[in-house]
Amino acid sequence: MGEIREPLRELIECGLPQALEVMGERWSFMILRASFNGLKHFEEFLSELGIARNILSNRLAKLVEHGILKREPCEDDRRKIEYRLTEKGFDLLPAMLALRQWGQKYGQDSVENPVLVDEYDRLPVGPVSMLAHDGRILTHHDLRLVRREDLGKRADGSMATQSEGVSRGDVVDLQTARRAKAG
Amino acid sequence: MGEIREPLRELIECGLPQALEVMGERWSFMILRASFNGLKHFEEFLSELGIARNILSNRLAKLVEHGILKREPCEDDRRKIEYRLTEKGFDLLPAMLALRQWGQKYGQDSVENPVLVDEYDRLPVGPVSMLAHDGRILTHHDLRLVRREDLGKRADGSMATQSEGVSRGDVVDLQTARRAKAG
DNA sequence: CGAGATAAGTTGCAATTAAAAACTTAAACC
DNA sequence: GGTTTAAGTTTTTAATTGCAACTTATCTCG
Repeated sequence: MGEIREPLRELIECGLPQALEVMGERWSFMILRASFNGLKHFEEFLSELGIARNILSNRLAKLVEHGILKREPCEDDRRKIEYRLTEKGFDLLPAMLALRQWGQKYGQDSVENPVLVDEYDRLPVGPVSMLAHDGRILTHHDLRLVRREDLGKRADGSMATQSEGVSRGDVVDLQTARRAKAG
Repeated sequence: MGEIREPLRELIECGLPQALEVMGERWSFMILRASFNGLKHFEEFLSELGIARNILSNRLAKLVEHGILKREPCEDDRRKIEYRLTEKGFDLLPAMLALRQWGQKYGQDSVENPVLVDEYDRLPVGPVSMLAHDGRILTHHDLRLVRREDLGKRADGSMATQSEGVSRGDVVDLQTARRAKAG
């Protein structure tokens, strides 16, 4: 990872500061998890999380403002408000799960129950992974930063392309095949 | 995701609070990114991140304490200290990258340069993904919480096993095959 | 209908945490 | 030997968090 580095000053260049603007605040991820667990109402979050009232109010407002949760009054009881995850909110799941798996890996081991599974076969999900364009799982050893104009240029001078070799399409096929087989 | 939910009170059950203990603090992820970008010294972090001296000092100490960075005096200049990522630190990369890709997806679009690529073919990495035990990419629609004793029990009563169907091993084979082909 | 409970907030005030700036210590450089 | 650099600490000030009490609208029950 030596030679090239990102312009760390120009925050605009990187999605991380943008993400942290909302999710970097205390409680944001905990609220997200609660939301994913099906909690919908203010008083539910309050009692389940043990967060302060005003902070919860503030955080929910901010999450709604950023389009992670949507806030809508309940039809059957107009005192109640429903906070529900949006697609944008669900898109934070890989980040949350990765963080969580990391905490699980290095924290004191406790048998998790309930377990997060793939609905299809109800077997535990694997680790959240970094993938190459063709679906290979990458480790940090495989990563590198290159200038945009050097994309695809290999050390040996040969040129890689998206279409070459195993493509993401194959992975999708794999999925379809898998479903067909057991379905 | 309706019926079953995690015991949100018992924080011990979930890796998330554990992870957030360190990474939930402001600047932690930014320092991690800087570290991943090859920054090693106090004054480098200081000038690149625009963080306050005392906070940086405190955060670095905490990251070291949690085994995410290791702190070692420089041989050639004994004023200098090197802060470098440990394996545990590198293991946070999926979480950081997921967060970052999310920020990128929903923030104002800017062409990132340099680009994070797979060293092997120098093509941009794909999105960080949640995977099933067999390597299928999962969306939030595929996820479900089940009681530990119900693992593998499908709705139709049939029983899924780890060995059945496409296994993670196949994915590894895919990777090896891929390398062999173009190498 | 009216009293009391419930839901989702707000407000004010104390405690904790972050930020900015100046100070410290030790090693390097010239 | 004086100056600069690196990595901190300390002190002071500003912002954030958390707690407890208060508010407003709605619902439930007799």
